[in-house]
Amino acid sequence: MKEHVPIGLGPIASQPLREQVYERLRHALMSGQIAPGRKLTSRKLAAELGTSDMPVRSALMRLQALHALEQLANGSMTLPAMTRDRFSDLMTTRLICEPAAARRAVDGLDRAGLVKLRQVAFALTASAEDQDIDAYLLHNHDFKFSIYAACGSPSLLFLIETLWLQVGPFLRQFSGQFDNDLRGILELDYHDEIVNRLEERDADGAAELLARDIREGYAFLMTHGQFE
Amino acid sequence: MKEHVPIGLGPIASQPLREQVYERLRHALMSGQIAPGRKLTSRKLAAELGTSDMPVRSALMRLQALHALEQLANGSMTLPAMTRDRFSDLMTTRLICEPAAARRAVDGLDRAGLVKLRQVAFALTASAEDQDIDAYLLHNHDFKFSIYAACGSPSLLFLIETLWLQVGPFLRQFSGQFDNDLRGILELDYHDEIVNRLEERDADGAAELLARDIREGYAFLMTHGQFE
DNA sequence: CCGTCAATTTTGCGATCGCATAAAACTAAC
DNA sequence: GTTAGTTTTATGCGATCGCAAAATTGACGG
Repeated sequence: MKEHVPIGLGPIASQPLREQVYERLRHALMSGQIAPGRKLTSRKLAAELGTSDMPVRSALMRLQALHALEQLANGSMTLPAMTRDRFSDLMTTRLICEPAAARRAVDGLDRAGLVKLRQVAFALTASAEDQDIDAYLLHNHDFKFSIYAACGSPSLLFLIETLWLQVGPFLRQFSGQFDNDLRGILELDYHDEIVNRLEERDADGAAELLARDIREGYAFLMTHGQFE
Repeated sequence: MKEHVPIGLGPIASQPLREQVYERLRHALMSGQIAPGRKLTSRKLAAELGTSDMPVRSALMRLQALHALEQLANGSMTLPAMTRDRFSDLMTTRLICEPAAARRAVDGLDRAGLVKLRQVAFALTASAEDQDIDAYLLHNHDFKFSIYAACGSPSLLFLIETLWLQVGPFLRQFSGQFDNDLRGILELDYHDEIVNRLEERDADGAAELLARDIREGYAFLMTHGQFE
């Protein structure tokens, strides 16, 4: 039995449980399935997921380390409410990091990356026209991170991810409040223009347009969104 | 026994164990007590700290979530080696975040804050003259974060903290390699000048000087530091 | 002295237990 | 019906157990 001819199958992923739980929770957060202020108790979640509470504790603590969750005085985890101040602060920090990433992405995007960006930008506009908020948010995330991933800086990418982890959970509920009116968003759709700048390797132009995209989205939510 | 007249004592802190372990580990990391590539096993650490391995696991996972530690294929945690590429990347990201924080700190620093900054800057110079690396690193951290804490942006401050958590563990060993020669550092001591700019509320000047401080420290370590 | 294979120990990971406290539900008195 | 007090349940937290996989050690042969 010494000789074993490999068939060529890759190993089955089989991530540790706490990793799966983390991904599930992260997805639930980012897609707005968790109401702000809701208490997340490890035992309840564990029962829901069919595991013991240990992997859940791990996942919750990890999200807390990234400031996506907050710990109450008694140790329970909760999704902290989004105040105007906090939202404003996060947006300001986004304006520091994300345009900088876009600026550096002009050197990291190849032809294929630009093609994919165009496709996502198209899907993005289509989602807005279809009033499909979920698809819009998904494509928006995909669009931006396709750029950021090309900036060649793992550390900067990580920082941006933590910022999105804090803002993401609220976008969905914000959107749900102004009656699915995504038409206003179409007027400030810079995505195609951003791809143009990236293609021309106009770093400053791309960064400036991305900053405008963030700023106007921010202003839009500050006026139309309902905070608590 | 209905009436209980409070004596006015605050509650005893008594943080949860995993918090204490986290702080101990974080301090050990930031003060360079952990060699890069060293495997950190929860059971060994637990035995060292006199706890079970559960709080240690929590602390390790938390540090990993912040990219201060890395997980090997088998799940063990390790302090990842610092390569030139990674160091360069982290410094570039620092140059994005920290000058921006300094720029915003001019509005957040009051008279007392400036006085404290002057004192720390003085202690910083003195540490360099005394060739006291540990004191130098400590005061350097204190100096910078006194500024950043005044920037009024919790999210930006958090991002900078995660960056330092990744760079910090290596500064000590870098410093130990060029035979305690801190005199070279004295020639690029902008700290007093930075306080001047902050006092004059010259945001751009403060940001530029801080950027120079980071850049030159970076260049210094890239030439004199020994990477692996 | 070095490489190989087996035996042993270590280690990550998840489950379960126990304790103390916090939250909730219930009861009783007015 | 409301509130104060009591009981019950839920929950965070740490310890311990068990298992499987990995790492280490040790013996043995070249």
